[in-house]
Amino acid sequence: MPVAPPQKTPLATQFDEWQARGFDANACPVRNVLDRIGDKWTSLLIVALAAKPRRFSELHRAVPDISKRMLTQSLRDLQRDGLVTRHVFPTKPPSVEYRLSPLGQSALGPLAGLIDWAERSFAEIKAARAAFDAGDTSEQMSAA
Amino acid sequence: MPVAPPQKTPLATQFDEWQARGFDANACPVRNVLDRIGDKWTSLLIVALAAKPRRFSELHRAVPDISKRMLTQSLRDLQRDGLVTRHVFPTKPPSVEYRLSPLGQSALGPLAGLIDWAERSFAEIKAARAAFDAGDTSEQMSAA
DNA sequence: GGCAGGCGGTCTCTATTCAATACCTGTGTT
DNA sequence: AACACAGGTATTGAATAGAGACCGCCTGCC
Repeated sequence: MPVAPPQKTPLATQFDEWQARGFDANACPVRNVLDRIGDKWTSLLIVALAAKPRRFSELHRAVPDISKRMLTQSLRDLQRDGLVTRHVFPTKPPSVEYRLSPLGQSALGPLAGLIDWAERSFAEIKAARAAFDAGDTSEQMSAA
Repeated sequence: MPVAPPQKTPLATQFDEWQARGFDANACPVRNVLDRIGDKWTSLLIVALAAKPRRFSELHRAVPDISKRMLTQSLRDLQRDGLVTRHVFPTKPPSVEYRLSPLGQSALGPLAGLIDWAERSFAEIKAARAAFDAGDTSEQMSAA
C-alpha cells in the first residue's frame, strides 16, 4: 500500500520499508527531498513563488536576508529538481523569471500542511527552547 | 483566518503576511521550524521514533550512516525543541530512551504528507535532475 | 561623454557546520 | 587483565553557508 491515510503513522511502516531495502541514500526520498526542502531557503522560495512568478531581483527583495549567491544557488537547485522553471525573456535588458513548475505546485499542499503545523506549534517550540536553555535538561530519571 | 483549507495556496497569503510584518527571522515559523525539519537527520529521526521509542544505539543502528556525534546533536536539538523527550533508565548499564513528545507526534501528520509527496514525486525529481545534469539547462528563451 | 543605478548574476573570503576519528566512564564478560 | 558495549564528549579536518565586492550589460540623466 504505497498511499496510506496520513492520520495514523504510516511513517513507521515507511521507515521499516526503507530499512528493509538497505536504506540506500539514493533511494530514500526523505534524504533526497527533505534535504532540499529544509535547505533553509528553498522552501521559502517555493512559498514566495506560490503567489506568482517572480524575477530574480524581485525574489531578492521578497526574501531580504538571502544573499544573491544563495539565491542563485537555491534557484539552481530548485530548477535542477524540476520544481521551478527559469524563463529568460529577451527584452531590452534580458529579464529572467522564475516560476513554479507543476511539480513544484504539487509540493505546495504538503508544504502548506507543514507550515501550518509550524505556525500552530511555534509558541510551544519556543517555550520548549526557553525551558531547555534555562537549564531544564528534562532528563527524566525514570525507574525501569 | 489562521487555518485555511490547504488546497488553494494559502502560502501566498502567508508569505505576504510575513513580508508585511517585517520578515523577522525570529517570528518566521518557516525559518525556525523547517530549518530543523530539514536538518538532514532530524526528520529521519522523527520518523524512526514514530513507530516506537528507541534507545540511542538502536537509533544508531536504525539510521546507519549517521555518526554518533550527529545523532547526539540531532537528538539534543529535537529535545530542545520539545519534539522528543529523553528518559534515562538507571538499569545496570544505564540506558537512555528517546521518544516522541505529543508535540513531536503532532508533527507526524504534516511530515507524513510531505514524505508522501516526496515518494510520489521522487521519480520525477530524479528525472529532472538527470535532464539538468545532462546539460539540458531548460533555459527557455521565451518571447515577451 | 561620463556617471549613477538596476538587472542578473559570479568571485572571493571567512565563519559556521558536518562528519570522521579517537577517546572516556562505567559495567559486564571471558 | 583485556575486551566489548552502552552513551556519549573532544578534536580535528573538510565541506558548506553567508556576506560582500565585483562584472557586463543596458538605461537613463545631466
